[in-house]
Amino acid sequence: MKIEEEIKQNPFKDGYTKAFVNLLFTQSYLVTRQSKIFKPHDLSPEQYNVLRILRGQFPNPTTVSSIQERMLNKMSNASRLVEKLKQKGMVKRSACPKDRRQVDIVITKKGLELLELLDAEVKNFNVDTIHLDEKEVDQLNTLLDKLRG
Amino acid sequence: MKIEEEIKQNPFKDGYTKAFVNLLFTQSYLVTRQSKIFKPHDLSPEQYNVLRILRGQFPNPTTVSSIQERMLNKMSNASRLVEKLKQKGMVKRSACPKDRRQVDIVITKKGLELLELLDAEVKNFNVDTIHLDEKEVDQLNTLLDKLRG
DNA sequence: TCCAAAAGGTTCATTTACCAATTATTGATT
DNA sequence: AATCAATAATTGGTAAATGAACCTTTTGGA
Repeated sequence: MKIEEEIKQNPFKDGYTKAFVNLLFTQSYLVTRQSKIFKPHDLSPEQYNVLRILRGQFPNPTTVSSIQERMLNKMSNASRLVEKLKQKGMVKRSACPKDRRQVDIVITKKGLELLELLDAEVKNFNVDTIHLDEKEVDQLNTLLDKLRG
Repeated sequence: MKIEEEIKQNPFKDGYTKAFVNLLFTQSYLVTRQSKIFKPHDLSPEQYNVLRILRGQFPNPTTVSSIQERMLNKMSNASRLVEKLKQKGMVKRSACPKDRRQVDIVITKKGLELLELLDAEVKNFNVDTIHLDEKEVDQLNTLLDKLRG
């Protein structure tokens, strides 16, 4: 459905403003739906994101600031998200021997198993929810990459 | 820049997952930057959004659930955002005579003036920040509308 | 007419986002 | 070697997101 109908608004003055709102709306649309996958596992979308980042580096450790770089948001949160995940036994935290300011984070077996369990579900969700064919998805990715300059 | 480089990740397994992450990343990219416009006016991006919705209906009142429908998120927040805006004198709230469960919200002169002040800034921001030409922006809008089915 | 269910809002509790300030460590400069 | 700026991470405070519980009013049957 067109974004104007979706949010019951008058036509946008210009395509740029419309694209902005459209992006916000679509992002919320997707996250809201996807988070239902994680709910039964007591995982927030952001915690899931952190776990994926850690798996990407596994078995090497990742520092908090390195997680932050790969995340979408702010530093202070990476710290707290890691803490939450540690409480759930999904990650291990240890002082970095090279630089004692840093903290090495590694995903645990439990974390890896949970991710694996979610992989198929998430993949299916994405394909089912994103009503675009392969070619259109590529177009979208190209446009988004270009958008950010 | 390509999203994989941006978040320093290995190539995505499929375009759908990539599009998902790309959308999240781009949304955060835009909101973070745009919110700097509102900061000096003590306005959050969501409060700005509510004000715009109210202006769209002005001079008619809008109910909380009607705001909610046009927003991206949840009901309980629309209620609180309206409260914040009322404290700042940007909106007026009154019992709806037709249905006393409902609450009529109207944007005030002060709110309208603030929006007007921001209009030019926001428009310029959008055009400057979204590095796409008119045609590409239209393409993006079409893809996003289709994505949501 | 009366009562149960539904609808509109608000409030609570928990989690997260964000900014600023703080602690600890490292590196560089003199 | 002593000092000082920069870096890594945590913490505190405030705003916001979210789901659930709750109150009030309305609606729609029996």
